[in-house]
Amino acid sequence: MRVTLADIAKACDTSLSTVSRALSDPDRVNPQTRERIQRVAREMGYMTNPIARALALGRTGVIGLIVPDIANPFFPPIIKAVQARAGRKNTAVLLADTDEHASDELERAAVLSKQVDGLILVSPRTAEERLAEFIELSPVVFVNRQVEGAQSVIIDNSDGITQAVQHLTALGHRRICYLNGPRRSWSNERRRIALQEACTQYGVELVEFGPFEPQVQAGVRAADLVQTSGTTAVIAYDDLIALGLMARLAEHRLQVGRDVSVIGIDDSPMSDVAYPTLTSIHVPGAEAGTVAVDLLLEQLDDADREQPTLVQLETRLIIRGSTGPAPAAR
Amino acid sequence: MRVTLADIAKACDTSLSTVSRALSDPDRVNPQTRERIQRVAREMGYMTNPIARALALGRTGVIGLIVPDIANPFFPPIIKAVQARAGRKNTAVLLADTDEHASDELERAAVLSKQVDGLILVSPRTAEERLAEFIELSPVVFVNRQVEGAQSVIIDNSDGITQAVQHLTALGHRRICYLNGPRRSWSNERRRIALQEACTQYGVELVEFGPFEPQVQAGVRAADLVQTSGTTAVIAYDDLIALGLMARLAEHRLQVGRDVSVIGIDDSPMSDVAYPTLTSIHVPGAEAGTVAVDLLLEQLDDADREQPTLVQLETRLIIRGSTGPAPAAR
DNA sequence: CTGAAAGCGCTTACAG
DNA sequence: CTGAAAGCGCTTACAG
Repeated sequence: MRVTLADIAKACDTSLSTVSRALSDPDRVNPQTRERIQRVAREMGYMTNPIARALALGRTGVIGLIVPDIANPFFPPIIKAVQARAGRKNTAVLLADTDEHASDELERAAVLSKQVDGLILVSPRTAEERLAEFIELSPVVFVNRQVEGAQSVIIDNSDGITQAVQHLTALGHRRICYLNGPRRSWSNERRRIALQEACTQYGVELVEFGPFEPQVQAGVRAADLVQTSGTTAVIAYDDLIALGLMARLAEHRLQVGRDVSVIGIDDSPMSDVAYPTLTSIHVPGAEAGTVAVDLLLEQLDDADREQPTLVQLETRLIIRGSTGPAPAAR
Repeated sequence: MRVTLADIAKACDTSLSTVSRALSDPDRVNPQTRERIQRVAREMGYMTNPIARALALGRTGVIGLIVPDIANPFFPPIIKAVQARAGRKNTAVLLADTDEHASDELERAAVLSKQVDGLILVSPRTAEERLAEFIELSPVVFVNRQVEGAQSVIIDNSDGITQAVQHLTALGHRRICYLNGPRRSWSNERRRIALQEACTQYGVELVEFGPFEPQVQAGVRAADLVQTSGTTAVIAYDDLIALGLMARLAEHRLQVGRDVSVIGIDDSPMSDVAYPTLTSIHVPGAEAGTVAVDLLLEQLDDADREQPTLVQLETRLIIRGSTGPAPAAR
């Protein structure tokens, strides 16, 4: 049977209260008895029951993490960072994958909220007007989406995107194409706007296609549009779409990096393995995860200071083999 | 404030016990009061407190899932399947990523075991002789590793590997190379043995290199060994190693699928996107996850019937562009 | 069918 | 510094 505080109290011939204190608030108990209790507890293999603790304390030591799709390489670094940071602070992570179903997010959050102290929502797909409902549910930090009146950690794509346009311009591209991400995606909207601004600034013509789901297959589908678009370079909503596109272009015997230039976003591990390697905008996912945990835990510790913080992280272009000089004529 | 059973009892002018039953064991309460209680509960927005429920019941409705590395594409399908299956049975999933640190597994399991009803351990790296300790800790199902006296869901690579050797033989390869996975990896051992048997059977010479970590970079490192080995085809421990290998060979201007054939294992999404596309052995990760949940939940429901089941899933070769006829001379 | 009561294992004012 | 007691929100024998 599992060892409880009562067992230890009996073994030490003292009260349950003292045992509890010796273990969780050691300063408030006489050094000698404290030592003895701690030793006995260790010997008996005692481990505190987090459920009972949570009920008494009203705090579980668990945070919930909701992501749209763990199979999308954008998310694992975030998830790992969240786990690592939370772990260091003795809190566990309950992970939920919504499979890109926007409508599931609120429901999952509602269920989770009962068993966690707070939530981290990464790239939520939920419509703008319902986002406030998460805030009612539980303390929450949004990652990769800016939410009015809430803590948000967002990734500012404008630097990376500006660098990308600059890079393409330097290579002689004058007409480029953007493959939109999911309809109503907040980050797609941000990326589009940053791109439009950069293109205006650099006098580059912009053509858009999409929306596309953040999946390789979507990129494959996009390839034909790209080929007939009269553009010489493509920026995709993310690396998956870019990789799918590249695969399809290769099938059509187009040489990426020479006939067409392709830029992805996320700088996922596959960027290095694709052939040619994929020029991509690096997005600091791990940092975002770490910051989100800190923000959430702070928020839990002092409910008063609820000033909604906005943390912005920056992006930068990583140049690889998929971009090259614009073909002279097209 | 959160609504509790007591609140509802007051509102319905009945006892807490009745409210509890109306909600969790409806048959045992008078239809009329039952309806009324359920309606009021809904109106008040009641949601049962899983923590309190867990303490009373001694069961949390949460299972723990421990994986070595969520960024490795082998795991997401398993994780998703586990979540989906568990979700359908009203149980949440607490995920832990050990970052490939074998020594962390037991500790994480010990901590988790206090807040979950059972554990699923995927591809545990823990040494054979300590595996039994998990069983002491909590009900457990092992995935991708066979453990004496425990429930295991394993993936039998021999079909896929035999098919791979058969395929290579048909293409004229007579001398092939295997890139070993991590040292002391159970599945690497199984793959090696299956491969050795198949090679013997088909009269193919086998050269081995490694161990390698299941990462792209390891494959890059392996490339030079492969090039000087005098083999015409390579089977890698997993797709990541295969992809790294291919990338490096491409840099060296070797054409994969013509100069060298490469086969991966896992059939990860990247297999389709690599150039050339990667011939790979499909491993039923999702099925394994689903079965593992079923096994665990059954085990929780009747503690008696603890006959350790072994479920074996099969693999098959998916032929793509990275394999082709052996070069005539080498 | 319903209610009062004990219990799950902990924490923490409140007295002493 | 220590102990008895109440309380966290639920479930479930046990009576009635």
